[in-house]
Amino acid sequence: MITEVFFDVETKKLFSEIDKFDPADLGVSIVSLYRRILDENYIEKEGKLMSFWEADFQKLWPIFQEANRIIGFNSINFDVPALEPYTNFPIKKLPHFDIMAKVKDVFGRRISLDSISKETLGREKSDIGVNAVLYWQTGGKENLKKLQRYCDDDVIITKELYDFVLKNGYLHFKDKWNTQRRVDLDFSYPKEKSQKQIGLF
DNA sequence: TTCATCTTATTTTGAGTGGG
DNA sequence: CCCACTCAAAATAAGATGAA
Repeated sequence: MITEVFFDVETKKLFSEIDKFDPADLGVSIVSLYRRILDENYIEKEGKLMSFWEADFQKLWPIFQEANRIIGFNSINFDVPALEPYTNFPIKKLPHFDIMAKVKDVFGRRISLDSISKETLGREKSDIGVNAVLYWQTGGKENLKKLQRYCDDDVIITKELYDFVLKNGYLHFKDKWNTQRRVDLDFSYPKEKSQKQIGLF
């Protein structure tokens, strides 16, 4: 039985509003996640999309801690450090899986979620990140609803992207010369370590 | 050896880019 | 906007060569 969590964090501030570059100083307004259970053949048996405002953040920790894989986009250098001040355990030590980092490893550059989503899934992000901050700072029921919808949407895109790569072994995006590029990736879990080769002779 | 010039390295700027 | 990182272009340096 395998548990996976896809998540996305929206912040309360922009980098321009804090002193030094540290996502931990941005504050987190909302966290959306999709948690799913896979069977031993990695088939999804059940999954659920959830959102958490700050008051409910403590409900996040067990979900994260039980996950076999925590998937995000630029999560290792953004979402995780942003969330870190709210935790009382080493969240960085959990099994994070950062799709942007994987693409960067192969292609050598950081590629936006929007670009990958457009070319791979044929689907654009529903909004842009800075608006998430604007919605939070403006406040009001409507804006908070938009904020949540945006965050949820990013989680879904992340999940669909991950599943696409799992199934097809590649993804597309447009580079800065606007030509379509393809990157081959393997998102499967590492095979059980073989002990056979150890200790011969 | 030294100067002038051409070729090849090295490095250092500069510009672009992702996340919210 | 901020930081870290990458690539390209420009600026420097380092050889290499030929001739006086």
